Amino acid sequence: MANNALPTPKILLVDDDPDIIELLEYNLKKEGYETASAIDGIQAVEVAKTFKPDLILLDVMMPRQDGIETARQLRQLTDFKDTYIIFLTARAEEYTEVAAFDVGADDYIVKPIKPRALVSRIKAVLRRDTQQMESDSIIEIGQLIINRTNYSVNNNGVNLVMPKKEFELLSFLAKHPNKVFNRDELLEKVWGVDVYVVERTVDVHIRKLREKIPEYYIKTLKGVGYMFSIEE
Amino acid sequence: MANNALPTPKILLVDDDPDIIELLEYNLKKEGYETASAIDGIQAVEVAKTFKPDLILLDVMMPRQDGIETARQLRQLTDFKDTYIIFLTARAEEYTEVAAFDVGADDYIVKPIKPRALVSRIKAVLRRDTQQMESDSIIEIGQLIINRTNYSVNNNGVNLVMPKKEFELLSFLAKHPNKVFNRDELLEKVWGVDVYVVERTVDVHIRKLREKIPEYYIKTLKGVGYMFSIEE
DNA sequence: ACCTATATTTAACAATTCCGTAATATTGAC
DNA sequence: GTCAATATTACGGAATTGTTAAATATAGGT
Repeated sequence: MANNALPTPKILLVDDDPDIIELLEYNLKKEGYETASAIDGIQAVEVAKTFKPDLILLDVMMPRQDGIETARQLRQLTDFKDTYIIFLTARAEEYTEVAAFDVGADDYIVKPIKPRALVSRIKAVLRRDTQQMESDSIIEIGQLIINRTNYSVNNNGVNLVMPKKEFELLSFLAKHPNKVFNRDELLEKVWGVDVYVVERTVDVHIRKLREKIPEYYIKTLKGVGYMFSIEE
Repeated sequence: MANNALPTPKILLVDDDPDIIELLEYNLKKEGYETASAIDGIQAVEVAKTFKPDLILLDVMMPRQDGIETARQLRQLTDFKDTYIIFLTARAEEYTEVAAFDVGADDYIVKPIKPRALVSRIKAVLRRDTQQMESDSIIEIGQLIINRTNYSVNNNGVNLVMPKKEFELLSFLAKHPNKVFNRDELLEKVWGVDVYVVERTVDVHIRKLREKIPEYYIKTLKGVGYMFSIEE
C-alpha cells in the first residue's frame, strides 16, 4: 500500500496473549507498518535489539517481567532512548499509569483494544511525515496539475480522473522530470519491491497515459527507459 | 445535544462531594442554566440518558467508576457524541490530561473551583457550540443544500430527511469536496475512532446516498476510496 | 417497559473495473 | 534492410466495488 519512498515505520508488539498479538499485527500491517512481536519482557528486549523498532506497544502485565520494568531497561539502552513506547493495559489502574509515565510512556491504551483508535493514536505519535505528504499532494509541471487528493490530473483546464496505477506511474515520472528510468526501476518504485509482474506491463500503462495527456510528455529512450519531459 | 439558544442549556454535574455539587448548582442556576447531578460515574450515565444535557461537568476521581471511563462510555452512545465534557480534577496531573483529552474533553478545570472562572468557561464552551453550529449548520454545494439543524438535504427543490449516519457521511464528504477518502478514514471521521465495524459498511451507506441524491456527486476511485465532486 | 418501526451492520453474491499477459504490429538504431 | 526493442491491441483473471436481503441494534411512541 504505502510505498512512498519513506521507510515504513517498524513496530514491536509485546503481549503474552497470542490473540492480542494477532489482532494488532493484522491491523498494523494493513496500515503498512512493519511488525515484530515478543511474548514477554525478556524476549522483548532481545527482539528490540535486532529489530530496532520505531515504536513499541507494550503490555503492562506479563509473565517473567512486566512492561514497566521492560520499558525501564529499554530506556537505559542508547538505541531506545527516543523510541516511542505505548503501554497496553486491561484496566486504568492509577499506580500503573503513574509508573508508566514515569518511565517515559508516550501514550497509554486501555483494553479491550479498538483497532481504529489504536491505529489513530499510533499515527498521532508517529506523525512527522504528514507535512511532507501534504506538500507532495500536488505537482505542477508543464501544463499539468497532478493532484493526489483526488487522483486527478488537470491538463490545460480539462480534468481527468485516473486509475490508481496510471496515476502513480505518472506521478512518479513527473516528480523526477528529465530523468530516465528503466522498467525495473519503475516497477520497484511504483509497483513496489514485493510485486512480481512482467516488465512489459509498464509499456501498457505508458500507452494508457499517452492516450490521456499530450504524448510528448513521456519520452521513450530506446534501450534505456522512459522519461518525463516538458519539452516537445 | 445541539441546542439553539432558546431553551436554557442543560448541565449535568458529576462529583462525589455533595458540597461541590451544591456550589456548582448554586452558581449555575443563578446564571439560568438547568442542572441535574450524579454522585458517581455509573449514576452519571443513567441520569444523562434521560436528562440529555448539553454539557457535563465531570469529576475525574470518583468511587465506582472514574471520570475518564465515564466519558468514554458516554461517547459511545450516539446521544452524547457531541455533548461537551469539562473535567474537574484536584491537580493537573499529566497522565490524566492526556487520557482526558483523548476521550474528547472540551476543557479542564482544576480544583479548587472559582465560581466566576467556572461560569465564564462554561459560557465560552457553549458559545463556541452555537457559533460552530451556526457556521456548520448549512452546506451549499452544487444543487444540494445540506442542513444540519433538521438533518435534511434539499436537492433541487425536493427536501429529503436522512437517517443520521447517511447524513453525517454525506456531510463529511461534501465538506471536503474533491478529496478522496478511503474507508478507514471515513470510518474514523464519521463513525468515530472507537467504533469497530467492518469496512464494507461504508459501501452500503454510499449506496443509500446514491439512491437519494444524483449519482454523480459521489465518485468511486477504485483501490483508493470515495470522493464528493460536483462535476458530472 | 414494552412493542413497533426504523436505522445500521453484516454477509453473500453479482457486477464491474482494472491490471497483467501474450500475441502481433511498428519503430528506430545499426 | 535487419533485428531487437517498443507500441498497440484484446482478452482473461483477479481484485474491488455494487447490490440485496437478512440479522441486530436503536429509537419512538403508547
